[in-house]
Amino acid sequence: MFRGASKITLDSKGRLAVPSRYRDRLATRGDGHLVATVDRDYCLLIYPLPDWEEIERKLVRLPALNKQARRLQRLMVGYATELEMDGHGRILLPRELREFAGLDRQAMLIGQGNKFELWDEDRWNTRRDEWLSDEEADGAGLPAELESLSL
Amino acid sequence: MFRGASKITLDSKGRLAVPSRYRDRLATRGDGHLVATVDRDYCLLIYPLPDWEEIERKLVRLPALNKQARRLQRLMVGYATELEMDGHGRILLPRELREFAGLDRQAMLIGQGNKFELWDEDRWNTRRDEWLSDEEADGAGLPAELESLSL
DNA sequence: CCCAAAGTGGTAAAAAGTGGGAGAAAATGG
DNA sequence: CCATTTTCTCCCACTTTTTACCACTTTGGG
Repeated sequence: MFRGASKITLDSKGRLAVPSRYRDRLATRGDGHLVATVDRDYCLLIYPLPDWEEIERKLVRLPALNKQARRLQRLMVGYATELEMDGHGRILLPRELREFAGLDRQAMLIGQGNKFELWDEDRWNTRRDEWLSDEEADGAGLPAELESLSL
Repeated sequence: MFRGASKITLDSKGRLAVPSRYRDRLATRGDGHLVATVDRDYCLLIYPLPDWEEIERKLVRLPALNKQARRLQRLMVGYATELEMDGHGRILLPRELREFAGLDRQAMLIGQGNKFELWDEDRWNTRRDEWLSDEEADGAGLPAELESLSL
């Protein structure tokens, strides 16, 4: 399980240093090979290669005539790029992906179980505060699983 | 059960000395391994590792297409960071979590059963007084569980 | 009043993060 | 097709942060 939020800076070449606490895991699972692709919230998703491959298999098996399915395939498979950590545990993010997610220098890397999300820092903070203020306003309309969730 | 409120000071490195009355329990339950994450009231939640893992399991099982559920996952798993007590019973809070909760020096550690809450002291005092003055105004409109609660 | 335990702050070594440069490969234009 | 320029990749060097350890101060109990 990947967890935790890290503030990250991309250098002028678009390289990102993976926090060291994740490196061992990534070196084991997929030999340091990662795949980055896009998310509908305009952030990037980063998977260890084996986990991505499984997701990709599911994606291409989706019904080809369904419009939603085709969009998902186009975007996720279309942007998926294989990346490899260099000797210092860094990965080079292609320009296309950086531009998609609005990444320039300050970013947030968010552990999300089997994957990471990578956000432009300002966008992350803005969205996060929206989510937090929203949840209060809502209250009602939650699925049963959430109503009964005890933290 | 963790109970009680403690005024705590964070040192310049962001370290927090866990009050000694909790240490034995924490050393037993999870071998001194803790997990801190965020709460929607802009404080931190601190769990013994085993208790957090149970919550995490519940979180990842929530319906992936529900917007509320995804937000909860993003925030709670996304910020969850494993921490370990040092030889003096201190834990180092990552910068990202301190910034989220507005923690600099004076903080309040609040026992809450299976977990702790950690608040910036000023924010805690403000919110506490809001709750106290609010609850008087309310009175009516309580769910059944609260109506029948005898203290 | 003294001792022990807890709290607090600091230091130095190690690790991680960051930036840049030289050579190789690729792209561009004549 | 060749020459020139640009981009990419790998590697090295420097800076900052982290971490483990130590020392002093304060508090509370006997």
